[in-house]
Amino acid sequence: MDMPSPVRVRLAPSPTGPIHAGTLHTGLFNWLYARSLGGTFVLRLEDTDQERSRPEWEEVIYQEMRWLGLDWDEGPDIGGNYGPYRQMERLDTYRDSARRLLEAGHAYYCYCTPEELEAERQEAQKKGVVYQYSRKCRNLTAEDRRRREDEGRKPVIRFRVPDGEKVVFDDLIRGLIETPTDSIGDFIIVRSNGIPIYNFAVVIDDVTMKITHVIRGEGHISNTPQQLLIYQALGLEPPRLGHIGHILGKDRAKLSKRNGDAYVGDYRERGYLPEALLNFMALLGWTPEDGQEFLTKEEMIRQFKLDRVTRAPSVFDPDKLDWMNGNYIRNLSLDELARRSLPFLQKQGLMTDALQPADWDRMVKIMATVQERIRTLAEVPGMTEFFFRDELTIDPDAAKLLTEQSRAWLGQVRDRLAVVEVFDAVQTEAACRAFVEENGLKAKAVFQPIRVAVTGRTVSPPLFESMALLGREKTLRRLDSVR
RNA sequence: GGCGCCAUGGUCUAGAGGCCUAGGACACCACCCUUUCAAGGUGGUAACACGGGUUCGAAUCCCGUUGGCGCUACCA
Repeated sequence: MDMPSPVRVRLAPSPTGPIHAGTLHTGLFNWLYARSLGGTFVLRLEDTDQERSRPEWEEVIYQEMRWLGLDWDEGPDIGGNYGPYRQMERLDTYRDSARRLLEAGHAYYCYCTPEELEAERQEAQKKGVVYQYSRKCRNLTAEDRRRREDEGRKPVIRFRVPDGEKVVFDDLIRGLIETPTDSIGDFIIVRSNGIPIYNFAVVIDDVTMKITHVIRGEGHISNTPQQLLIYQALGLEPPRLGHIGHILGKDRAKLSKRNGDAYVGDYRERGYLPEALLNFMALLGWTPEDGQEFLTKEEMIRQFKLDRVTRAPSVFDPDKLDWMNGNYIRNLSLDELARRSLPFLQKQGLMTDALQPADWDRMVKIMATVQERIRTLAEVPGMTEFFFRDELTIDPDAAKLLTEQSRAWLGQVRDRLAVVEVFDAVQTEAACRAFVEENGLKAKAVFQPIRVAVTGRTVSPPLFESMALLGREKTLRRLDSVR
């Protein structure tokens, strides 16, 4: 038996909305890292933004994570030895650490109001100077403080940033990164309402949860010096830090609703398979040693190495996701494809919950006609609609093919189909081809009108398979109805 | 503006000084297959941002420039 790995990583989303593609990306990398090393994957909720955090988003986060198959070992819902796992339930812990910083002189109370701070900023702006907090409250006497308290002011707690130093850390995937402390102002660690600010809470959480490796988006690189300063002031050993590249939209800006789709739930609703989405996401900023493009989760885990993670941000290419999803769909068994398509058909009212075994059999056969033509499950209803509806609405453009001439042909084809012995793809095709040949026509000239009459469209699954599945009665009725 | 990160075709990337006439994949184009659309097959267009170094030799190392992005909040 191997010793359990001491590696502990975490994903710390904010329950302020549906889970974002970027969150999925860092979550996946953390998960892969933990799973590849037999470590622990912790889920923590950063809900200190009381304005935007909503409890209902929590459940959405769990659902999406489960849909993707990213399981966690500790979290708000399942507990663990280092809880609680919601920041708002950890206020006491932050308070203790804040007190220690205050007592050691690494932090101080600041009574400046948001308005006063805004005025400072305006002033700096006007002078064209770089703004940094004025440090006005850095050396307040007990008397000063009491006077402000009497005015009813509620203080924030600020970190006292040392002058003329350098904060250095060795990024797991970028190497040495150093920042002069002079470029950092005295930042707030606890709000006037007593709730900590992200940069402070994250340090306390990572330490108390014994997180060993922090893998997060590159946006956090510039937060790191502040966090390191806090570790230092508290005399704590920081975890190893690694920053992965962001995922960008087509316009090279951060992925959002404007430039592509942002939420995991959107992908599910648009018919992407979780395994395809995961595979695609894994290849954004990482390549396995052997360069393989299609990987199961197990293969990703086996091959995942932090030193093969790239530094540059990457643009999310929806076309490639579509291609990959199409590949995954083609590799599904027909039964599985039917099972996964069902919700999409139900949503369009094409199928009901109450499925008879016979319906299922037919459903599976229908799947066979579309499997290699779709890239997402959301395309299933549109492509198979004609199988399910009694009344067929013919696409206006397609209807143009129903000329007087082609209608005449359809009538004759209809009569031939009426007497076919077995109404299967082979015999219906033979009957139609016989008609074409005997009359010296082009197959396409006759088949397309038939397709329009039977499916309502110029583009459809294979014609004769479709007719066979539709059955003689319905097929003939459709041919009749366009005459 | 300050600080920081990044930089190979349109996109994801391989490449860790000579194996590079820069490889693969998506997309795109052409052809083949074909009753439509796909799928599949074959072929093709297309990149080391720029400028200096270092070196016998640089996509790979160093510096600068340019560009993109991030932080600079009582958001995370």
